[in-house]
Amino acid sequence: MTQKSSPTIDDVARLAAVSTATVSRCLNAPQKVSQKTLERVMGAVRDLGYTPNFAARAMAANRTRTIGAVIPTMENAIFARGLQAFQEALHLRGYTLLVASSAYDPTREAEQIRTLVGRGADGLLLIGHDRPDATYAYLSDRDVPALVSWAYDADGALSSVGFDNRAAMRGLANHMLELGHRRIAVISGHIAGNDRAAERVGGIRDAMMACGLDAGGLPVEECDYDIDAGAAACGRLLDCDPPPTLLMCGNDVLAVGALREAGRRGLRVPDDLSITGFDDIELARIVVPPLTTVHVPHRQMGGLAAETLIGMIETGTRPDPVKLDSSLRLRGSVRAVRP
Amino acid sequence: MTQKSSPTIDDVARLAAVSTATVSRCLNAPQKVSQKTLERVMGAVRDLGYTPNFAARAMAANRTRTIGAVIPTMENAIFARGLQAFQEALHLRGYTLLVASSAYDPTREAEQIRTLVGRGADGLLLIGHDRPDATYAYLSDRDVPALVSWAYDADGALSSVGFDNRAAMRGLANHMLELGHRRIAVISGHIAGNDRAAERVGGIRDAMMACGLDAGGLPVEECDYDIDAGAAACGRLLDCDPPPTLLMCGNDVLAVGALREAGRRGLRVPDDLSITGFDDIELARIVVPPLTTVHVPHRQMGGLAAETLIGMIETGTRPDPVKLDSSLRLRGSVRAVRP
DNA sequence: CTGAAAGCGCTTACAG
DNA sequence: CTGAAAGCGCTTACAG
Repeated sequence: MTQKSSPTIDDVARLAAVSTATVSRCLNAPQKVSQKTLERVMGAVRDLGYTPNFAARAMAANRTRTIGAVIPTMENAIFARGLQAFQEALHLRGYTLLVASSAYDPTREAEQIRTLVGRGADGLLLIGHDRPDATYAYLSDRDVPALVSWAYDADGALSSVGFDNRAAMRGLANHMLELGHRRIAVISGHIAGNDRAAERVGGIRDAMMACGLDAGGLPVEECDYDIDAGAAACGRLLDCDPPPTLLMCGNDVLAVGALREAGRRGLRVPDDLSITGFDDIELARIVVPPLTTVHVPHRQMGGLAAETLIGMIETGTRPDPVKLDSSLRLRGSVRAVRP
Repeated sequence: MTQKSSPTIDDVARLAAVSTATVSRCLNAPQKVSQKTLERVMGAVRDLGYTPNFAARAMAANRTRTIGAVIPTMENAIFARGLQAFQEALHLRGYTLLVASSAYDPTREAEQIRTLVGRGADGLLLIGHDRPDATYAYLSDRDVPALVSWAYDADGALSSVGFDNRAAMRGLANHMLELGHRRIAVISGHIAGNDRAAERVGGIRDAMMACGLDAGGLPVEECDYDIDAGAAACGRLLDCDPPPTLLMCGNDVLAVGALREAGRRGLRVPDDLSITGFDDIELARIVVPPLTTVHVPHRQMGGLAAETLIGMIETGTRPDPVKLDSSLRLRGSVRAVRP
């Protein structure tokens, strides 16, 4: 087997009768080259089917035009959707996406960050602000441009393109309080290491306190982000005496689980129990009754995060954080009660 | 600003008082080095916080331990789920995932393949077998290990780890015929460039023909893979006279769209209309009534594809294609009819 | 506008 | 088991 090796810049230079420096310029800074030379070189490139060797280029130029993203999991539709938009925007700018997942585990996130930086990522997209100091230290040590998304914090260690989870959930909770709900319980994803989850619960407490209610007594069940776990958590909360009239869930997936458990117990939603979600994934409009939830512009967020991160990489500056708007979607899973 | 550059292999060699060759061996083939030297070198690595430069390593070794995947879109839950499993399996073996998306467009797929190969991907995961000859020519030209998933074809140009879309849908169609359905219509994703979609429709025709029915007259509506498009296609098919008693959909997302449109028209499923899906995504069990569908082991497929592709890369061999099993999930969206 | 040459940071036969 | 040295294929000041 003859190992047919790809043509190199030397082959192109020879065929076009120029130096490799000129070939390199034709590819990277064509305006620095005369029209005539450019045509000759590009012809040689075409004839040979030349593609620059990525690793050599990366080593010489010290950049890869590759960006890494460490997300909790692609199996959650919100991350899949945002990541898809992120990748598309990256591609338009000539960047490629390297993907790793943390499974919501800070240790794994740190490990994956190292892997991606080791793989030469020019920049990193991370989810949320809550991670060990050591991870931040590593990032600043290595001087890797990194941007946080899915959360917004004007004072974060890293800049962010996201939305205010706390304010969003507070808005939803305010509305629920206005509808008369007082016996409220919460199903949340695990809060440790997850500022989005923590902020959402915090938003509910804010709203209760502003209303003069005792937020300290708010029942909160933490669980994994899947339908079965949401259903189980719902069961535990419904077993309380007296049971809640409203279940606020940390995301739509949990809310769907709650919906299922309520149905299994013969409770009618919203007549016997109101349920809210968060994210406004497709599922939210499909279930019966459709979920009242918070709409988050995931695709817009992914696209904007890409633009912002590329800006950081190419200009070396730290951008202002960007706060995107979320909005309420009021649907059939909620009704007013007389306290 | 002093550019604090990372430590290099030379720094490690100097600190440990060995050659760079020995440092390299400690990292890549520790069994070739004496215990004593190994300890000294690893100590130096630790003290300096040394990480090998990826690009240099890739150039010298001519491999990146990076694998590329070109999928239609991460927004479809089946790809997100399979890709997540693929990435996890890759990570366990020390490989990193590069992701690109084609949006079901063969031209875009070819472009993305070039990008990933240009980025130094050691191997490629592709979806389905249906793509232009030029793309296959490029792959064999470049001698890039590539594996097809989500489809199975013993005679494909590339080996595959997948399932038999045609047989799976034939099995479901057979069951529907046994239940007495004769007025059948199909909602499919676009068939051009998508062998999975084509095979699924083919499987329905197979079953009809084996039953002595006229498969040529089977109404098939092609549309995008989203709920709204599925609903619209459903509407067109229901306007036929006589309307179908059974709508077989190319995947669960389309089936959910059909379910919604049927509901909008006041039709009861399954009493007035039976509907089937394909994939068995979470959604299939959540909707009311839950969907009869074909269960596909997406996570298993992703994991096995990773193992297989790594095997191809590391041994240089072409593996036998692997056919995974799919199975029927009979749920409430279907009922028997008397023809 | 163009070229000669150094340098990027590793790996790997080859010798010993 | 270890080292000297070539080589991987580019980019980029520096000169002209």
